[in-house]
Amino acid sequence: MKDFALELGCLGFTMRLKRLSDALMHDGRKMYKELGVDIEPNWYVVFRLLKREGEMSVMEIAEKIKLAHPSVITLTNKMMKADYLSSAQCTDDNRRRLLTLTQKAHDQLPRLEQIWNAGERGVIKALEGTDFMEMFSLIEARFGEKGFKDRTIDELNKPTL
Amino acid sequence: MKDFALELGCLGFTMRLKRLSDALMHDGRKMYKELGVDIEPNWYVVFRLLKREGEMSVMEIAEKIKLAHPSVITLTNKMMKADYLSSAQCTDDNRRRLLTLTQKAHDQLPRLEQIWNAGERGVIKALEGTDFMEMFSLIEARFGEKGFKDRTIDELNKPTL
DNA sequence: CCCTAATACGTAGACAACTACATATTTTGT
DNA sequence: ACAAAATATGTAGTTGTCTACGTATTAGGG
Repeated sequence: MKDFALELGCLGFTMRLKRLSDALMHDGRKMYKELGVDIEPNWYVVFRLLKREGEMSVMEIAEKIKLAHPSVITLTNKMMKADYLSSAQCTDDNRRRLLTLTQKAHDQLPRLEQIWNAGERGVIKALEGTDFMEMFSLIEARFGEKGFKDRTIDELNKPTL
Repeated sequence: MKDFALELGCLGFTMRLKRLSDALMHDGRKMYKELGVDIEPNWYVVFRLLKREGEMSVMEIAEKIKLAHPSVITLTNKMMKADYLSSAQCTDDNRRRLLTLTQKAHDQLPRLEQIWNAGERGVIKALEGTDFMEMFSLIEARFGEKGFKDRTIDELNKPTL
């Protein structure tokens, strides 16, 4: 069955992006299950960030990984429940909550790093021979400057020549 | 604030894909609202498909646009509720349900096509000077052949030289 | 010094995709 | 012709993201 999104030209773009990112995430989840590691896709971002930074507040993490803060709360609550993160109220500013990796997290990091490095190599091979990442950065930047909505509305308002 | 996903190399790939596709979808929803059109992102795929094909069953649509069938059911139920789709049991095969565009859908199509064409031009401009779509097709195909999970596990099992 | 504005976090609700399971109908292989 | 397999649809429950709103705390300006 031929993929209709391909026939839609650039308008199929959004749908295809979503399909690929969903597929990768589902496959990532399956991978961790198959490897017997009880972590979820995307946790690695927080692992790596906190490994480097030591401790960070919810908002700091949200800004750094560019997710809305409720998403970070959901994510980190799960990691806390799985005993990979611990949280402590900041003494200087009682609004903030500082998150750090637990001992369990540090213990598992070598194994996790091994998996992530393999994942990295796998993705590199999948992208081999292309400058996809550079190009993707460019596209991200362009949509960052002016979003899909504004681009479309601008086109709609152009006088038909 | 610098984007940490950028520092993650190819492993940030999944997260960045999801972020961009989510952003596009949210912006698309906002766009339709701003234009006063009561449709949702992704409906256009079904509109265009049924405009061409006339009538299709749930599974046919699912295969054609490569979504799981429950997703198609959810999507088309909403379109039916908004009176853009009508459904009729297939007389030859009582399991199947055939979906067609309603009169309302046909009436609104000219306006919608206008918007989608503007969207298409907007995306084309965002991708200008790149061969992003071609490259994206290649990456889709590669992950279609062998997914993230298998790629990673293969890398893990390679003997360290 | 206090009131207002800004900031940090949290909760609630919406949404789109998925898998897994259930049900109904048709097809197929003796 | 009937039982078993395949197919079409539907339902339930999970996930990860978002916006919008609420609450608590801190910072700043007269």
